[in-house]
Amino acid sequence: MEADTPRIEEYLESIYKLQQEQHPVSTSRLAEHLKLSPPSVSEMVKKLASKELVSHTEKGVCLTEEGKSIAKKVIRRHRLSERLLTDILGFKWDEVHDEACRLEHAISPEMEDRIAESLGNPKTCPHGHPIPDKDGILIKEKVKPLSELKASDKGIIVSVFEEDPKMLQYLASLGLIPDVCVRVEEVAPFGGPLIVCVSGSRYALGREVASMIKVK
Amino acid sequence: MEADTPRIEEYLESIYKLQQEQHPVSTSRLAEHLKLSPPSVSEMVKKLASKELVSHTEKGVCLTEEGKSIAKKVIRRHRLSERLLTDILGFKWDEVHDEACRLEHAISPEMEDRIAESLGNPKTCPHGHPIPDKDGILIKEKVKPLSELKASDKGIIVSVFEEDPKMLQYLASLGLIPDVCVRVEEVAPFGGPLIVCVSGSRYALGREVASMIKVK
DNA sequence: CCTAACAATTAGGTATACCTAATAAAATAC
DNA sequence: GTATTTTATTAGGTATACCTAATTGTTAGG
Ligand SMILES: [Mn+2]
Ligand SMILES: [Mn+2]
Ligand SMILES: [Mn+2]
Ligand SMILES: [Mn+2]
Repeated sequence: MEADTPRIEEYLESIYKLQQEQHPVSTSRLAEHLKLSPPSVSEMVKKLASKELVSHTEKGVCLTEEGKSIAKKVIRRHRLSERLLTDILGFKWDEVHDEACRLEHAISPEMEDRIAESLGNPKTCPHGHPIPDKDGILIKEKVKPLSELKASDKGIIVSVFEEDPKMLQYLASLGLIPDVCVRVEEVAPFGGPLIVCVSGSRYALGREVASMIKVK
Repeated sequence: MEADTPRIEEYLESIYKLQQEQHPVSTSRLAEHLKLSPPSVSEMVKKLASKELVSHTEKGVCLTEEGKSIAKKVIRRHRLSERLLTDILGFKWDEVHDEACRLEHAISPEMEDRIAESLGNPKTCPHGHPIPDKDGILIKEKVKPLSELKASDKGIIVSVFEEDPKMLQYLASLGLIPDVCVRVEEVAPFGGPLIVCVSGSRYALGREVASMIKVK
């Protein structure tokens, strides 16, 4: 149980996130997400495996219990940092990702506690993702992508699975943020756009975009 | 003008602080302060000199204008972080140094601005040291060590030049914090202790301790 | 003036985390 | 079922920032 470096934390965090879309995570996907070359990732994954933080099979990389536990701690710090940035320092939701990605490796368990306390133990980050508690327990709401709704279905936005600032800015400009109610007016066929109604306005959304928005 | 690493920032910050007590800073003092071996520091100083961030003479190391400017930026981020920790997150002044020492390398110029703004552009850190402004201008009050006061002299504590948590806790327990008025009752001869009066109570302070407390 | 102590550097080496180029293995296409 | 593309790994190398041991230089005593 040697000390984890910021880089190890970053890899585990990425693996955790990616395994939500692809279970054993592939080296190439991980490399792409971390913006590193595949050989670099290959090598680091070997190291993570030797530390028993991941298991490495032909299919890809999976977190071990210990790896998952560290990943959740990092994610807790990331999401609490995001909340600090938006709720206390007045950042917009599209400005916080990179900042939080650095802060998450710099804040101590004490600071983590203080942030949580000062914010009244928030349950989610500004993008609607759950903040794991101290014991790594995290409440995942049952959600589906907005893109799966049919015409005249309604849903409440839970979270937005996206970190690109431009996209987040765009979504915010349409009012597509957590806790907002959306109604699907029309679904164009052949993978075409959705026409959605949000707080009185009507917008056309591409399928790709709609699939990032999770509703309940 | 290549990117500065956190380590370079840390060296420049240390050199800046140390040159307040010893003008050209010696390698050994710097090594001691950074808790590194002298050869490591020797080598890094060479690199700093090659980047023209310091000038390296026989007498020791001095910051160049550029080195000083970077150092002040780091110190601004350090002190703003300390204020964030105490004023917003409820830390005590003895708990903030190490935390701020990590945060200072993780916060962006935007976050720096937001912290300053959210706190109403504070002029000093919790220990009373001035926070340089965006342009590196910093208001140094004219102070002298408490240890130089004579019997019956009075002073207002401006700052405490100390980062050891134990010592800071001790000083806070006596009420020896910035903006407090202290009166020297007695100065024991032969480098002996000072008897000081703070908000109605009387304490004996060693010379060493008293010299860390700066008054006006 | 010489020498012990201290300060600084050189020499040689390690760990971490990246890279490109080349190769091997697997999946997909035709 | 072979050819092409994609994926993963090996091989070899770099930069950063640290270390210990040995050496050199400087200062201050005696
Ligand atoms: Mn991250
Ligand atoms: Mn988030
Ligand atoms: Mn620092
Ligand atoms: Mn301070």
